[in-house]
Amino acid sequence: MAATLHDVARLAGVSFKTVSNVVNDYPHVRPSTRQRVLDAIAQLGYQPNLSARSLRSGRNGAISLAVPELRLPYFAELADEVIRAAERRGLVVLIEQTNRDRQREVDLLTSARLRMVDGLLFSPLGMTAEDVGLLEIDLPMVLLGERLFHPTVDHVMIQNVETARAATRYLLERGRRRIAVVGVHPGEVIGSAGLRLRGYREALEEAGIAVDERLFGPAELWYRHQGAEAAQQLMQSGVEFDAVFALNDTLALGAMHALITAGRKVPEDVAVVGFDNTDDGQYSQPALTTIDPGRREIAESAVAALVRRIADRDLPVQHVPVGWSLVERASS
Amino acid sequence: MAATLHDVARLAGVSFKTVSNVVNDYPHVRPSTRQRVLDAIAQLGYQPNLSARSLRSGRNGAISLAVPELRLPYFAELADEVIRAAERRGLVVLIEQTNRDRQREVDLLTSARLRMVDGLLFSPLGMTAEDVGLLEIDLPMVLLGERLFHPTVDHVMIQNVETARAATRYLLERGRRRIAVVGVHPGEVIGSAGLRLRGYREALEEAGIAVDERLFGPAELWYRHQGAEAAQQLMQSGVEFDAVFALNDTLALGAMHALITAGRKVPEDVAVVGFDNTDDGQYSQPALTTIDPGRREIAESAVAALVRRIADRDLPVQHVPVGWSLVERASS
DNA sequence: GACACGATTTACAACGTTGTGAACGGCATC
DNA sequence: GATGCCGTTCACAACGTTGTAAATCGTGTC
Repeated sequence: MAATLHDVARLAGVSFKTVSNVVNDYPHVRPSTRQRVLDAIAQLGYQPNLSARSLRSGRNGAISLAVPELRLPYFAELADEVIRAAERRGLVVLIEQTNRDRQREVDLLTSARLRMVDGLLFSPLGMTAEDVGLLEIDLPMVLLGERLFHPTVDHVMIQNVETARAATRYLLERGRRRIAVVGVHPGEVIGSAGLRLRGYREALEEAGIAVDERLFGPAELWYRHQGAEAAQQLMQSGVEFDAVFALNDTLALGAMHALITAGRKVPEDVAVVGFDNTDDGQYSQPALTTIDPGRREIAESAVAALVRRIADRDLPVQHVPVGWSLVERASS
Repeated sequence: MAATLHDVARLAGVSFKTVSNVVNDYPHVRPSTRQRVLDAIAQLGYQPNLSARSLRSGRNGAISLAVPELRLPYFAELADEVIRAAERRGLVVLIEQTNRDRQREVDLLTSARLRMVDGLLFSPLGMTAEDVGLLEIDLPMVLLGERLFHPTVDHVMIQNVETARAATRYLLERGRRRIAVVGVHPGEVIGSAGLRLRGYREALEEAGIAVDERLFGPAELWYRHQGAEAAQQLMQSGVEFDAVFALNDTLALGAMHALITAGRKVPEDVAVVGFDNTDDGQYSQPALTTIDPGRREIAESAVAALVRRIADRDLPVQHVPVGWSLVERASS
């Protein structure tokens, strides 16, 4: 069906290897020969067979991005940026969804599908500290987030603790004293939830305010729905609060919706701060104050780190920190 | 590095072809031999080389999904569903972003990267009627949306006209008479914008109401920001309106934000209806009435149609309609 | 015990590419 | 005119798999 090097060679009257040399910009090709080959390529619409090239070269020109779910705006925007960063380097991105499921994450790491790509960007959510050993796979990999630590695996680190501390401190500085937290995962310590909660605790301690666990709104999943539910339960519980720190924007928007529906004024009665700076917080009603974790930089750094790792497997471990900022809007 | 059929064969004491037969569940393998081979596979952690398999078989086990931008919630959720539908069929999804750019869409169709996949799901936005001929590519392809018609290309069709007519009729039935439209692309006829606007016109005509073009809020891009701007301009223009039909949810949320910020009550003063039923409309303040175009069904049908086309290139053209519904919420 | 006939296993040739090294050609040098 | 050199071209052998067809094995039949 499709033309091969041999077809082009026949048409141009050269050996197929010369065509290969032209395609790969091998220097020692006579200009006239090169032109004849290029003409033949154009005439036949030749395009190299990537499977054959991969087989021969061991490179695929593709990387995988494994995220919990694309429908969560944070990951959609992250994927968007990763695809752009990869494209700048001539790489194509294949997306895997793990649905926050530990088993799916574990299976992914040994999946035969990974043999289709040169490297993996992995944003784990479900794996636990005990699974850390499973991260020692043969494929170049860069972890995204602060979820799992492994001494020998590359990592682009979101500053979960530091940023959460800043968000909490910001609310304290504006006079809020009863700050509820939405999205808590009880007992969890090393995940985004655990780390952000730690930042919250640290800020309160700094300010000499005792942590009141009645202000914790647990939410296993971080969708709008769970945010709304958590806020409702906080209100029903009768505990007083003048601010909500939601552990991501999606939760924040759900919580804000529930608060306003229940007649609380945002930010007058309750200030709301989110985390992620996704697009949807910018035009919510009111617009959402949030932490910008530097998503574009995360994507760019992660792809860059992965490309380095693919090029040199013996590189020292890369732990890349990422800049962040607090985005102040109307909800606080 | 990685084990091959030959390595396994050596360990199991059989020819490499027998190993291949075991891997491919070829029936005539003695149970004892099979077991010996399976043990060797397990011991070496053998996984087939997918490039070699592709080269030999001509199949890649991957499809591409080309969308304008993943950061638009509609496409993120679509991609999510497509990945799930593909996974059910053992296919992996590679995502291309065209950024709504005509040139990028055109380039994509002849891109060498497409040789990495068995088929393409393509949601074109920038291509014009003149580019339609470019859709005749050698690769199995299914178009998503109602944007481009081509007599010989498979198509999963969103019912743009019909649904927009229903949305408008719904507003008319609730007594609204001055319905603004946000997201209009002036002069455009065959795109989502043009078709949805046509549905709007038809509903007004049915009701015997003249179309007032002062109620059109143009917006080339369909982000929240443009929705907000369009609403602001409508308000500044002084034209009266008691409803907004936004051509997608993202625009609707932006418009709603602008309306509320300007002191208009939604839905009392202005009813707002969107299009797409993305997750973010569900917990906006107020929650957004919208058209559900059947995204999950679109994804499922599209992948199914693509798989059929890959299996049989001589199949008659597939034009698959998709069911839809109107989701009533607090904004109207 | 030879023969036939499945069941099982194997050898070999692709698939289309790139890397290696050898062959070829022309030109300058002596 | 032979020698050497460099620029150019080519032959061949991988890469790891699957399809085809042939070889081998085992069992039942006469």
